[in-house]
Amino acid sequence: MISSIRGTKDILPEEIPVWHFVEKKLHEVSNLFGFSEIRLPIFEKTEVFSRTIGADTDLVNKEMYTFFDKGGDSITLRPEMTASVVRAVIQNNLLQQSSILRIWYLGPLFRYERPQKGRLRQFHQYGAELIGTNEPEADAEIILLAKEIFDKLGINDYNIIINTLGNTFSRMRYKEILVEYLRNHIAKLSPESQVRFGKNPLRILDSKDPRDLEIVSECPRILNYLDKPSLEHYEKTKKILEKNGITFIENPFLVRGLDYYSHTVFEFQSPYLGAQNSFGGGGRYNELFEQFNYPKQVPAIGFALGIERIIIILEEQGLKLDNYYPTAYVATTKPEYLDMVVEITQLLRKNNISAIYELQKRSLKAQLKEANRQKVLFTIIIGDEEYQNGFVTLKNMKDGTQRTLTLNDTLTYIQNYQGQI
RNA sequence: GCGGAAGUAGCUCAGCAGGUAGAGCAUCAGAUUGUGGCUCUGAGGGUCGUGGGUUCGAACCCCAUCUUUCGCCCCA
Repeated sequence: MISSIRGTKDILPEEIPVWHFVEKKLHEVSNLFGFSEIRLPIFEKTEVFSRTIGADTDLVNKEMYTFFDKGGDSITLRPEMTASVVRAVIQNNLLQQSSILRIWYLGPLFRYERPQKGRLRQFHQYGAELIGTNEPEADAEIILLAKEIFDKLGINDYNIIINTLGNTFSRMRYKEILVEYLRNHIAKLSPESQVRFGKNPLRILDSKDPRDLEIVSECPRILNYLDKPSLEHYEKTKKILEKNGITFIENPFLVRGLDYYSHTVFEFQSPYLGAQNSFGGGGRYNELFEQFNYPKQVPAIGFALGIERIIIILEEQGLKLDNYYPTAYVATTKPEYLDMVVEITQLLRKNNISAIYELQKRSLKAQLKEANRQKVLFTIIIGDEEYQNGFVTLKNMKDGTQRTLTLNDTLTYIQNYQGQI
């Protein structure tokens, strides 16, 4: 048997209703907030990601699906979308048409990681980007958008964790102070953090290792080293969030794994997900455009949600959705009447009544069983009498009642019935 | 990439201390020859993840490998 690739998943017909449910809410809320969809290629030149996400991040170092195409170019299956969005915005001159862009996307991403529940090698993210403004209102807007999505989906049990990384200047200064502090404790840090110390010391802050936790709990806090604009930005953002009824938890140790973040960063965490407790997150990326050699500074902020993780949460919460069922099943006592069955089925469909019919020449009993399994509202039966006299037997599958009707009356009857539901 | 657990019919699982597989649900068929959902009866369906090894003999023991899962890591 040929099986699927490790870490990939077939989304089967029975799972589609919940996907459609989620996608529908994402569309609705995106529209509500005035965001427009963008659809981008699934692969990009490798440098789109290697230059932006950060050379010392795990994502770039070990998790990218990178290969050379037949022309010898290095190609990477996108491991995230923000870099692609920025690339597309620049390439298509979108900022010439309007200085503020509200963009959302939904699609598959690829990361070579060890699969686990809620962690796949091909997975899906929804994301929204608000590009062209550094106002704290934009930071709040993005979080309000996320919250609206959770409300519409019925997800209530989660935490919003926020922090600020300040602007580049503040962050650099803080990093020096942090390194100085950690240097005195380096021997007591976990081996992983000792490596991080040389590469990306900020990431030691959100380590879960107990050895690190002890040292980190005593370390200098970034809030004390922010310059005035950075601090004001953060305070203003929080104030707007509070005014709009967002409850959040400040965590000075929240550092996200992509290097392009600055100022506000945030994460959405759920108790339903185990070790992969984050189902969404984002932050400001005011310097990302410059990494693409864009001549101007373009402040921007965005976030992304893991669709599979959202679906896990919804299922843990007990969400049950009905599948799509046809309205009518056309059955016959004799295979000879199949031509009429097909005609009637088509007539129903032309009149907007979804319908299927028997394709296996089974007994009427089997056909009714099948109709029952398909959860149709009505079964239309064509037997000798019906075939000869040009009417049909219409059986209501809920109460079992039957009536003999002409085809036209059948149509109006079903349509009226549907109208009442 | 590291450590732990698991992998038996479509699904959920049982299989006692090694002797070549079972249940429930599902599927299909029948219970007065044109009628479902309840009940009853019966049937089909598994090279016990894969490949080696130990043994007279392995689903059960050993090794490898693949996949899933839990934690680390990472992140959505």
